[in-house]
Amino acid sequence: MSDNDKSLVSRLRKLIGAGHYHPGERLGEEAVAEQFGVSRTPVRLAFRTLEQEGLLQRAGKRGFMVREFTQADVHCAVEVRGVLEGLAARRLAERGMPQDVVESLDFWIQKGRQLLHKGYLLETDINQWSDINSHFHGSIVGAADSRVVADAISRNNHLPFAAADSIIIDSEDLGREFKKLQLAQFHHELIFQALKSWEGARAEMLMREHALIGLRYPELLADNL
Amino acid sequence: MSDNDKSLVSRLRKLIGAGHYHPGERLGEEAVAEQFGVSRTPVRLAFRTLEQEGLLQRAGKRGFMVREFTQADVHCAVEVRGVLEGLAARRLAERGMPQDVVESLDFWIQKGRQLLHKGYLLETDINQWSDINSHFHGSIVGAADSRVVADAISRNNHLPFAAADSIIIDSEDLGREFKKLQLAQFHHELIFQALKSWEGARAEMLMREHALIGLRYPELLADNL
DNA sequence: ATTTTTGTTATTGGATCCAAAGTAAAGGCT
DNA sequence: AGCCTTTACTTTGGATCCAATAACAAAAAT
Repeated sequence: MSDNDKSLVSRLRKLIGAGHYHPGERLGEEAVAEQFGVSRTPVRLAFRTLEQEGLLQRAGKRGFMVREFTQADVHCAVEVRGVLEGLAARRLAERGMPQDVVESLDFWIQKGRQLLHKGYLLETDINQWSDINSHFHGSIVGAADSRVVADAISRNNHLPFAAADSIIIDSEDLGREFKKLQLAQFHHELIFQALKSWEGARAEMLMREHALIGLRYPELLADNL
Repeated sequence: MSDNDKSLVSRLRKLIGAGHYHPGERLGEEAVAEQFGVSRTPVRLAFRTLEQEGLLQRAGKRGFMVREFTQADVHCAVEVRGVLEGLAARRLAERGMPQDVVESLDFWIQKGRQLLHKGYLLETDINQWSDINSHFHGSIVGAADSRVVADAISRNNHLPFAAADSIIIDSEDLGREFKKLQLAQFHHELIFQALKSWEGARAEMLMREHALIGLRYPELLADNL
């Protein structure tokens, strides 16, 4: 139960994301198979999946290597998420929100308010926020009613640091993190408002801006807010 | 050489896209293996890839089934391409086009002009346009200088009818098709103009609108242009 | 007659084996 | 000594085999 019940792909995903393998490092099937105590077959299958997800890339004719991710790549992945979730939000606004979606979004916004109400942040709050956040985003994407869009987003989320709930947590400066989450919460409420009012373009733009919160805001938040 | 040199994935992709397998139909590894005259191993590998591409989906615990594509799915795939290529165009405009990209785009625009100059369309022109079109789009995406964005686009292009060069060709009405390509050519020139002038937002919007050309325009073009 | 249980079959997942292709290394030739 | 060739080894791709499991069918019991 310790680790073997998780699928090979997700285990490898985690290791690659955590930088356990050096970028550019060549991954041999045999080596990985031995490392995980399985045969080559499941490893070969997993490699194909990871390749499609963009975490591995072919190293000539000689198997796969770990894909290297620059800061620019992370930035792009976040921006891709922005335009895709923006598309989802616009679709939802234009077609109107079903009542249950309204209630669901409202619920997670209330949750967010409660979490931030006390005016500061504890380390234990991080996971809760992550949960709230991914439910909020998930509700919107799910309600956009398009598997194609949802799939595109979820594929993009496999890239390290691209997922909406992978907010960089700087435990050293919980004060700044609090400001960041406060702003994110505010974004959520604005987006909710736009969605309710059928304001497709506004919802889309807010969503796109919201995605950047983990990237460009740190410096600004330090002093301005 | 006839068919065996192409990879299994692309052959299956083509068959699925062509509707050779019924949507929802369960694909057995054994059956496909026999059909292509190979063993189960390469089929299993291919299925994982096709699953990531969104052409297959898991059928419970029992292998894979052919993903069903509704008209709405096609629409969404085109719209996803729109926002992604729009992002690419904006990036390119904001960072400025290198000289060789300017020349390349200019070249393919000239090619397009030449093709449409004679004022009507022949069946043999379709492939040429497809070539010109994919070079134009490819140049922009390539010049956007982001593997993450490029990968997201190319993954989306694996979906049937989502790729930029998969314009629906209605050989019955080459007159209307001519109008469509004429408009597409005009779009290309506008986009080029916007890119040259560093107009990021405009380039993005034009690109998004351009993507829809295969979807919503047929009816309008019949009478208005 | 319907439902549950049990046995059979079909199908996937994992391991191993063999062949093909590529890489590295060693040796020979100029 | 340097370069080319040949050889040995590493590594992937494909085929086959075995085990685990899920679907299917048949039979028995309520």
